[in-house]
Formats: sequence, C-alpha cells, structure tokens
Amino acid sequence: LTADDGSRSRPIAPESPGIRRSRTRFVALGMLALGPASAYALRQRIASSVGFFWQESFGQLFPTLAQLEREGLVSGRSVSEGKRRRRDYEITPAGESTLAAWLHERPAPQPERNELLLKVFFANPGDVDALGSFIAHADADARAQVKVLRGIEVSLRESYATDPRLPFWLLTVRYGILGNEALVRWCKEARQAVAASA
Amino acid sequence: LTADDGSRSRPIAPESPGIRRSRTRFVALGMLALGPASAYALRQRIASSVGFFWQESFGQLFPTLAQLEREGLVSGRSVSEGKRRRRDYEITPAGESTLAAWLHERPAPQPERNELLLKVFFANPGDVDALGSFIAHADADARAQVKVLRGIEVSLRESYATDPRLPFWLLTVRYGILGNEALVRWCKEARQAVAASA
DNA sequence: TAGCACATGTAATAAGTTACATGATTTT
DNA sequence: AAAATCATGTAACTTATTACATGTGCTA
Repeated sequence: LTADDGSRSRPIAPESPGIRRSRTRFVALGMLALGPASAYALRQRIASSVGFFWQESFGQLFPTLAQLEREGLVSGRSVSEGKRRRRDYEITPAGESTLAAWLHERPAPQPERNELLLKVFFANPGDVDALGSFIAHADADARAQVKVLRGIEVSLRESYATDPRLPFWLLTVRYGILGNEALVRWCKEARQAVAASA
Repeated sequence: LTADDGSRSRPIAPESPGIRRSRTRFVALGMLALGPASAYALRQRIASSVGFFWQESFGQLFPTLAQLEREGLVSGRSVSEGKRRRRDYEITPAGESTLAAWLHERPAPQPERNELLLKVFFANPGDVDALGSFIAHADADARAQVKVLRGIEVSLRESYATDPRLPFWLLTVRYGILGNEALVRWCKEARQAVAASA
C-alpha cells in the first residue's frame, strides 16, 4: 500500500543461535544489584522505577527467581519476622557477571505494537466519533504522564544529587517526557484531522 | 526507588471477562477490507503499510485466517494459475461487522517494553562504551526512519490525493515521524550524559 | 469484623516466534 | 544449474498473562 518491502525470508541473526531469551531474568538481576529484596518487593521496585517502560507480572517473576537461584545467579534466604515468612534474594558474583555481560549486548529492537494507530489506519471516514474519543483519552493520558514524570525528575535530582547513577536514571525519565510530549503534539494533529473529516 | 505505586491487587476490568484476545484477527480483517488477498500477500500488505507499528508473523497469520474462515468472517477460495495454487481470502459481511465493532472498542494501552532504556537504567557509570554505541545506533536508526517516513508521506499524498482515507493513513505516518524526531532529541541528551559520565 | 495490603506461590492457557517442510517459478 | 523468491502450511517451543489458592497482619 505504501512503501518499503519488509518481506525477505531472512534467517539473519535470529536473536542468537537457537535460544530465545526472556529479559525477565536480567531485570530481576539488575534490580537485585540495587540491593536484596523479596519477590514481592522486587516487583514493586520494578513497577516504581522502570514501570513506565517495563513491566513484569508475578507469574513471570516468581518462577524466574527460582530458576535464577537454581543457576546460582541469586541466593535466596528465608526470613521469619514473627509468624511472617519471607524469602529474600541477593545477587551473587556469578549473577553480577551475567548482568554485566547482558549490559554489553546490543539491545534487540523491540517491535512496537500500537492498537490506537491500527484503529486510525482502519478508520471509516464518516464514522469517527469513537476515534475522536480515543484520541482525547490518549492526549489526556500523555499530558498526565508528562506531569508525573516531571515530578519524578525533580525528586530524583533532590534525592540522589550526588549519586553517579543519577544521570542515567534521569535519562530514562527524559525519554518518557520527550516521548509523551511528542504524543501530545500528534494528538493535536489527529484531533484536527478527525474534525476535518467529520 | 522513584515514585508512584504501580502495585495494587487490581482485578479491575481484566481486558474483558475471562477472554484474552489477540488483535491478529482484526488486523487480518482490516487488511482484507482493503481488498481480497492470499495469506502471503496479506502478510506483505501488513508489513508495507502498518509494518512500522504492527507486525504479524506467518505462524500467527495462517492459523488465524483458517480460524476466521471457520467462523465465517472471511471466505477462502483456492485459485490455480497454471500449476500454482493459491488461496485467496475475502472479508464477509459478518467479518465487516466484527471489524466495525472492534473499531469502536477502546484500544487497550499497549504496555511498552524498551530494552535500551533498561540498559540505560542499569548502566555502570565508568563502563559506558557499549551504551554509547547503542545510543549511536538508536540515533542513526531514528534518523533513517524519519527519512523513510517523510518519503512515504510525500508518495501517499501523491497516490491517494482524493481518497477520503488519506488523512488517517497520513496520521499513522506522522506518528512515526514525531516519535522518531523525539527519539533523535533524546539521543542527543543521552550522548551528552554518557560523555559527561566517562 | 470486614476488608485491604502484605506475601508467596501454582496452574491453566493464550499468544507469538522460530524452525521445519515442501514445492513452483523466476532470475542470475 | 544454482539461488532467490513466491507460496503454503505445520510443529515445537518460549514467553507471558490471568486466575486460583492460601495465609498473615493491620486498620477503619
């Protein structure tokens, strides 16, 4: 319909010979490198730090931690606080090398999937009410996200002023801000196009 | 580590009661609404139009078409050109209603997963060579994408000047352009931060 | 005392990719 | 004649989500 092929029967570098690998293990290792935690705490740590660009579900995280322990990349220790039991995980030296090795590997391009754009593409001119509301929602969400992320930006600068990792943490936040600002701009164009089509 | 919870044991609107649904069927229906095609041709149509924000693999598309046929949402017809056999699919009225209904449903927020950002977040200050090269790659890719998309923008305007669907198709391209321009800006910031940290 | 957050896990199932398999046609 | 592309499909497997199950401790 438009341009550039995209076909080809390319067996070019299929991610690495044979093995397809989940990133869940590396997220777990990376988060544990910031300090020991239980599976539950780890999940929260993920949600509250990289949550806006990476999520992990419990059902994935729990078995992954068990697997990492079997491989000796993390060590687990059961703790009892009164009647409450908890299993705390800690990264091992082997886990740290595994993490470091992964950090040096080129990230695979994450193929984006955007359902809103799909609906824009297939939209029926003359029946765009729903589409208009989807765009309005996306606009509101993006603006809200920008506000949240600006808040995080400020509090990060305050809380970790001297931490050498601050610039990197800020970069991830900046990514979110710039991306959502672009989204707001797109929503403006989209609103106009939809209005013109109605 | 930073802010906003993200936890909660939310059983709130789990996508729709019970059923998790793939979008593959709707992409197939939407593409067939633009005209009949074989599975192979359909896959190419997807890649060359919405490919930059949505991909489908053969292994997913083939069985989906078979399933859609069993449900009466598409009709298949085997064609023989000489010795070459082919199965062409066409959307049925039932398929068109299914597609229309989906177009009116609010798109689920697609949770993004960005491996590059993960590596930025976990980066070791003092060991940022690899990271620098990842960012350089991302920058080059984004700039190239912008060029490609600008080309598509122009050729779309020429080829479909009078088509009422043109504004919507253009919007998807604009999304790609604005997003990649934002990415280029981020890469600039990232390069500076990485350089400062080295 | 009811409900919620803390805490830990398992099971079922869906979704999606990769690899395999086969054969025709076109191009070099 | 070999290689690439067109064309159609299947099978194995990985990844990931959702739902279920269970119990503790706090608080309104």
